[in-house]
Amino acid sequence: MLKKLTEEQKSVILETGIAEFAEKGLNQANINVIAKKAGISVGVLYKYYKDKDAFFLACLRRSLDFLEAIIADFMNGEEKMLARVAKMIRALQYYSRLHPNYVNMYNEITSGSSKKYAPMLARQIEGVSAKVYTEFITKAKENSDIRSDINPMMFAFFFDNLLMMMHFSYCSEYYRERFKIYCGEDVFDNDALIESELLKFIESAFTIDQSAIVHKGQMDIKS
Amino acid sequence: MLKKLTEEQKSVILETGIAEFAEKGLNQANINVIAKKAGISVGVLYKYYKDKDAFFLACLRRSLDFLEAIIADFMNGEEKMLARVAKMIRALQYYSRLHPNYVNMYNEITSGSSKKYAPMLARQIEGVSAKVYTEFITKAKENSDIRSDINPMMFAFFFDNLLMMMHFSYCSEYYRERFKIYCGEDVFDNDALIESELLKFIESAFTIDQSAIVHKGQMDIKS
DNA sequence: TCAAGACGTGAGTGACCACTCACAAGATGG
DNA sequence: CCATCTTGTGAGTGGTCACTCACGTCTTGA
Repeated sequence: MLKKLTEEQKSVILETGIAEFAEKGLNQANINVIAKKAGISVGVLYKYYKDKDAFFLACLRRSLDFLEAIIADFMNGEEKMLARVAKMIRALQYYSRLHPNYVNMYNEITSGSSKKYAPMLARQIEGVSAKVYTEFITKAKENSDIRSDINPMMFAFFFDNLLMMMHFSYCSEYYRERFKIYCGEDVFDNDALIESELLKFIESAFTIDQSAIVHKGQMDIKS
Repeated sequence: MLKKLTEEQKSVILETGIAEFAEKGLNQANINVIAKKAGISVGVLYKYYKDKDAFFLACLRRSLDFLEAIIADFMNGEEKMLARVAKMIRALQYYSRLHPNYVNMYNEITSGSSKKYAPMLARQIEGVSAKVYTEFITKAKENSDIRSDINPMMFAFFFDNLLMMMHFSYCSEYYRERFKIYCGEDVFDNDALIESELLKFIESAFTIDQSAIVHKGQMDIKS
C-alpha cells in the first residue's frame, strides 16, 4: 500500500484536482479534500507541487493540452473553410460532453479568480488559436473563398467568441441554464439543429460579399 | 461622526462592495475590508444584510439594474433592426468604459463562484433579453427585414453571445488580454472599427437570404 | 541482511475571515 | 434634562484550510 507514486496515480491526482477545481473554483477547492479523494496524503501532493497555485496550473495545463488538440484538428485536412468549421462544431459538442471539466477549467481562469495569471495564460492559450484563425481567414480572403471587405483579425475574434460561448454553454452551470432559457429546455437533445444554425450564422457572416450586394441592387432596380 | 446611515452612505457601501467583488470575486473579497473602505463597521453591515451572500446579491442587483437599462434602450425607438444593433454596440462600449465593475459582477456569476444561485440568476438576468431579442427577430422575419430561413431563438442566442463577449472583452482582465492578442495592442483605441466590423458580422448573418443564394446560383450558371 | 537514503503520511499549526455581542453613542419624548 | 430606545462599533470567537514536519515505511546496494 505504501509505494512510490505510479504514473497512473499521478494522473489520478491531476484528474481529481481538475474535477474539484472545475466544480468549486480555484479558491473554494480544498487541497486536503483533493488529496483524500485521490487516495494520497496532503504531504506528498506538496512534494510534487510547490503550492496550491502550482498544482492548479498543472491541472489547467492538462486540460488545455486536451482542448488544444481540437484546434490542431482544425489546422489539418484540406477541406474548405466551412467544412472545417462544421467539423469544429461537431468536435466541440462531442468533447464538451466527454470532458466538461476541461472546459470548466478554462472558464475558471476567464473569471477573476486567477487574475494574477491572466496575461500569461491568455498569451499561452489564445495565442495559438488567434494566429491559426487569423491566418486562415486571410488566406481564404485571398482565394476569394470568403468576402473581401473584412478585417481578418476582427472576424477571427468574433468567430472564436462564438465557439467559446458554445463550449461554455454546453459545460458550465450558468451558461447551460442560459442556453435553455434562449433555446428551450430540450436544446441539449438537439445537437444537429445547433450545428446547422450556428453554421448558417457563421457562413453568412463570412460569405456575403460586395458582389452580392451589387447584385441585390441590380435586382431592386429590375423590380 | 456617529449618525444613522444616510442613503448616500448605503450607496457607498454597495459601490464599495461592487468594486471589491468585481476585483476579487465573491469568495476572495473580504467583508471586513469592504466595511473599512466604506467607512462603516462590520457590525452595521450585518444589520442590513443577513450574510455575505445576501450582501453580494444586493451588489449584484444594483449592477444588473444598470445593465438592464441598456436593453431597455434597445426596446424603445422605431428604428430598424440594424440601426438598433449599432446603437447597442455603442452603448455597450460607452458603459463598459464607465462602469467596468458592473460588467465584472455579471462575469463573476457566470463562473462557478456562485453556483448555487446559477439557475435563479440566469432566469432573472437572461429571461428578459432572451424574450426581447427572440421576439424582435421573429417580427423582423415576418416583415422580411431579415432572412427567413433561421431559427429566431438560436439567432437571438448567437447575437447575445457576441454582445456578451464584447462586454467582457472590454472589462475583464483575461478577456481584455485576449482581445489584444486577437486584434492588436491598440484595439481599445479604435472603438469605431470594432463597431463597424461587429455590425458587418451581425448584419451579414442576419440578412443573407435564400433569394440571394438562388441569385448567386443563377450568376454561376451565366458565367 | 541491514544501514542509509528516499519517499509517503497525516496530525498539527498558524493565518485568515465571516460573523457576533457587549458596549457606546446618538435620537426621542415627556 | 434624564430615561429609554434605536442604531453603530470593533475586538473577539470559532471554524476553515493551506501548508509543515517528525515520523514510519519502502528501496537500494554493498
